[in-house]
Formats: sequence, structure tokens, C-alpha cells
Amino acid sequence: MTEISNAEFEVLEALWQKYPASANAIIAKLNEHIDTTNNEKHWHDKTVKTLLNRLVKKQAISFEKQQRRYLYSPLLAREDYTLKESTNLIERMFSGKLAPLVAGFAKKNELNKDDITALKALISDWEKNND
Amino acid sequence: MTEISNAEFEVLEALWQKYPASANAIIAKLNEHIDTTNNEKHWHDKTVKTLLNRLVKKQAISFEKQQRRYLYSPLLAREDYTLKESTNLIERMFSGKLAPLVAGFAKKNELNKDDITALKALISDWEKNND
DNA sequence: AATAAAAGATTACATTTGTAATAGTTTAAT
DNA sequence: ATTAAACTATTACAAATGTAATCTTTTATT
Repeated sequence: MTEISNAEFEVLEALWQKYPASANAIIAKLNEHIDTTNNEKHWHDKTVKTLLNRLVKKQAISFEKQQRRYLYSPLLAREDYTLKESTNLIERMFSGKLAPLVAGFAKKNELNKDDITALKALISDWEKNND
Repeated sequence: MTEISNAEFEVLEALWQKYPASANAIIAKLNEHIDTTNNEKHWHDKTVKTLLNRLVKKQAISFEKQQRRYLYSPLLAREDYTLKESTNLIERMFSGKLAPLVAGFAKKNELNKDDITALKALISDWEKNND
């Protein structure tokens, strides 16, 4: 599958939250929490329609006609996509190793107690299943 | 600073490995391990020159004249850049939390014993300094 | 000194991306 | 049945990106 751009990804995010969904529902969700006081941008409906079309072309989403309007659904699981992107980044910047990414966070004090707790839980989980 | 594209990043990678470096040295390094049997691409010198120019414009690298030729150096530390990109990805796909990224790997069996060992070391390190 | 070689600067050009506007087509309301 | 409204499809267009080719300026050779 071709690459999904940043803007397309944001549209996909809205769709993953609830689907099948009409274009209007997706647009509404994208604009749900815009904070106009702070720089946040508003999604123009024409823009979103374009992005939906591109996502269909890229086979990232599908649609079925419901009378006049389309109901869209993702063809791609969020988990699969985020794993692919994470793997890709780790491949490109950390020779495919996860630890250096985490180490980078640790070094710049971007890790807090909660992160550590969560990581420990993941580790003990992994050990339960892989030992 | 403006965004650095994928191709530009690869050039930066070569530069981070050894600098200051001439354009030719960078081109040579980029083409060092190309495996022509397998699809790997060869970097055309004109292409790399263009990318170096763009990186200069973006203030990601600098150069100093050494007679006719330029010696380039990064203006950006690799660590800072990778941290910024990692943070950005985690922000966009995992609400800024590191653990879900790791959890994604665990779930799809992308974690091995080495990763776990490395993570444990990082954690005990963190605890040594933050407890 | 004239010319060729080497290096960087400028220009090129197709794709992709962000961001819409306009055209076309159904359907719903007179 | 006509017209207006609601949708989707098509077209637009500038900026960024990948990938070079050509132009210009230095320097090294003959």
C-alpha cells in the first residue's frame, strides 16, 4: 500500500474512533475539539472530502453507498498501521532496536514514573508468556 | 527549523557518521554498502548535492570553504533530531505515551530477549537516578 | 595562456501533499 | 415536474520532495 500522509492520517484517526461513518460525521469529529483561542485549525469540509477520496484510492479505507451518501470504514487496523510506522521509524533511526529509542527519552528526562511503571508491567507480561 | 525529508535525513546520517566531510565523501559513504543484487538504490552525485543544498537552506548543516570545495558539518545533533522525531510520532499515534508503542511491539511479537534485557537495564538506570 | 576537469549553483520536472473551489449528480421539497 | 439542497467527483494550484541535468566558476593540466 502507498504511504499515508499526515493529513490523511488525521482523517483516518477520526474514522477509527467510530465507523462506518459518513463524511459529515468524520468532519464533525475532526472539528470537535478545536480550540480557536489557541492556533488550532479548522477542517474544511472540501479538504476532508479530498482526503477521503485519496484514502479510498490508496485502499486505506472503503465505502458503501447508503442512498445518496457514503459510509466509510477503515481497511487498515490502527494497531497495524501504528506498528508499521513505529517499526519504520525505529528501523530508520535506531537500527531497528527499540531500546535506543527508549534510551533517548531517558537521557533527555522524558521518562516519568508512570512510563516506568507501564514499561515494567509490559516486561513482566512478556516474561510470563515467553519464559 | 523546517522539516527534514526522508532523503535529506539519509544524507544527514552519512554526515553524522563523520564530519566535517566533503560532498564526495558523503556520496561515497552513502554508496558504501549498496547491495545491487537486492533492489538497493545508488545515490547519484547530483541528487546528493541538491539535498546538501536543501539541508544548508534549512539550516540543518553548515559548510566552510576549503579552497574549491566545501566541508559540511551538521548543525543538528543526531540525538536531538531522533528524539524530536520519536516524540512527534509518539505524540501523534500514542497520545504522547511511550508504553503503548512498546505494547504494540510486544503484542505482535516484535520483542525479543535482547530488547527486554536492554529495557530492564534502562529502567534500573532510571531508578538509580530518579528515586 | 587555453582548455579540460571538478565543484558548487541554478534550473527542471514529475509526484505527492495540503487545501480548496467548481462541476456533476442524486434526492428532497415545492 | 422543477428547483434547491446535499453529496460526491473532478479540477486547481502552490509548496515540498525525489531525482537529476545544465550552467557557472574555479582550479589543475598541457
